[in-house]
Amino acid sequence: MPELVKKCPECGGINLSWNKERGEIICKDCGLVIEEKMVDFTQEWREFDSEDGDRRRAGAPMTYTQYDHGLGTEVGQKADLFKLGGRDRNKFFRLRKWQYRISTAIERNLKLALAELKRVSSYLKLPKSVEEESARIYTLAVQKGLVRGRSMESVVAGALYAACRRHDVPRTLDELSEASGIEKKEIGRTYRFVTRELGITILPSNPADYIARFASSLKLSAETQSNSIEILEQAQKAELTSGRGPTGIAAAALYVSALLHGEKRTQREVADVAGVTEVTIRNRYKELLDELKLEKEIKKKKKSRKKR
DNA sequence: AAGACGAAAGTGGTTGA
DNA sequence: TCAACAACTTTCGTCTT
Repeated sequence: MPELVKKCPECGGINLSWNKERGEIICKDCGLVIEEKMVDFTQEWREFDSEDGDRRRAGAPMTYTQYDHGLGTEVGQKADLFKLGGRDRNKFFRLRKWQYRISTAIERNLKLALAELKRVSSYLKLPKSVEEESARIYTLAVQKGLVRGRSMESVVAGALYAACRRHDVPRTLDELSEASGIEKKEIGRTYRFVTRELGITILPSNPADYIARFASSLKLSAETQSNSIEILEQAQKAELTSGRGPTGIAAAALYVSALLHGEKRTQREVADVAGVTEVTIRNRYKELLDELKLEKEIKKKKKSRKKR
């Protein structure tokens, strides 16, 4: 856990858990997501003399988020230019022209696309691991010529969406759409196309992955949050989840759980953060009550409130 | 007055002939 | 390629708090 955060700014609790993969720090006391975009400070090696050999790395790490994997040399960066004058400057311009010419179309495409990718990724506060993954996916897509006939931006969005899904750090199509300015259905289309062509397998996204984020923006307690995950598990056993949109189920579980813990949120509020309508929540909610026999508990809750 | 609930019609995507 | 279909949305009226 990085040093930066030691206490929860919301409740002051020090019981924080760090999910490295998602780059999130979550307060176990109040459920607040404190930091969503963390740099991974861990080292790549553990032992200097392990059997795996020497894992110390030299130079910058390989990265897919630079169009040339961070290994190339840029000729003619602005800072360098100012140091030079006269002939040397001309020389630099010539070299730069050269460099430009030897860039293949693919490289130029990648450079643009990865800039866009970083923009969207930081807008959505996605962790580095997802950014890397999506850059990898995009690179593969370009190499396979899958961008032809599609806008670069939409493929970027599709790659990001796929990477999110693979890392269990789901963002909805709506969020991707808002961040990238690409229509939802377009992202979905390219997402499906790219994953199919590249043979990327994606597990259906798990509603539980949405809980932490939704609960956090609704300011629900940690108990409510973990209870809603239990509800979710029961729902899965009752086969209520297959074929339904995961966000709707997550939202309904959260809604029920909030009711049971006396932290009532309106259907409207829950629906908004989950990106579904109240009707969907109602439908899922009804199913949950039917299948999980929670009616009594809800009624109990109502009675106890009447007494007061 | 606001929220919860339900019915009915509409939308976009999937599937199977 | 088209039609049937399921999930979800939109809209609206009614009931509850």
